[in-house]
Amino acid sequence: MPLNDTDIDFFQRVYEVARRIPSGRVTSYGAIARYLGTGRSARVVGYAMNASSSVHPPVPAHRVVNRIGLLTGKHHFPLPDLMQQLLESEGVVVENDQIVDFEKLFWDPMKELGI
DNA sequence: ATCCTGACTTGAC
DNA sequence: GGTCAAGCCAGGA
Repeated sequence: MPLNDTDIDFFQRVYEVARRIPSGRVTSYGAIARYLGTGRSARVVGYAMNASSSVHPPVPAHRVVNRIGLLTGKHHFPLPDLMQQLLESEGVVVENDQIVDFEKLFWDPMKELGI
């Protein structure tokens, strides 16, 4: 079901989408931004993730990477390697901060949740 | 209000 | 194929 509510702010909508990412799958900041209709706010999605550690319920921020599957946000986790560990615990293979078979594991909100 | 920063993306070159 | 610069927008100083 689409998230068309305008009574919740942008950050909350980002978190809602991020929580729908299935275990073992990943998506990108830009994909979330486009799904929310603000295709040019990719950076803000990352900014929202930065604040996601203090929101409730929790957000699986480790399943969100940049468009080429690079773990650019790993240094913002409590431990630098936590992001990779979480992904690998879900079956995602990571090599040199790069997700292997990123295109296969990519979860597109537009496709999966509908436009 | 203005300037700066940044877990990004895209379009030139 | 790569690398670089510009655009983007929410928050903080």
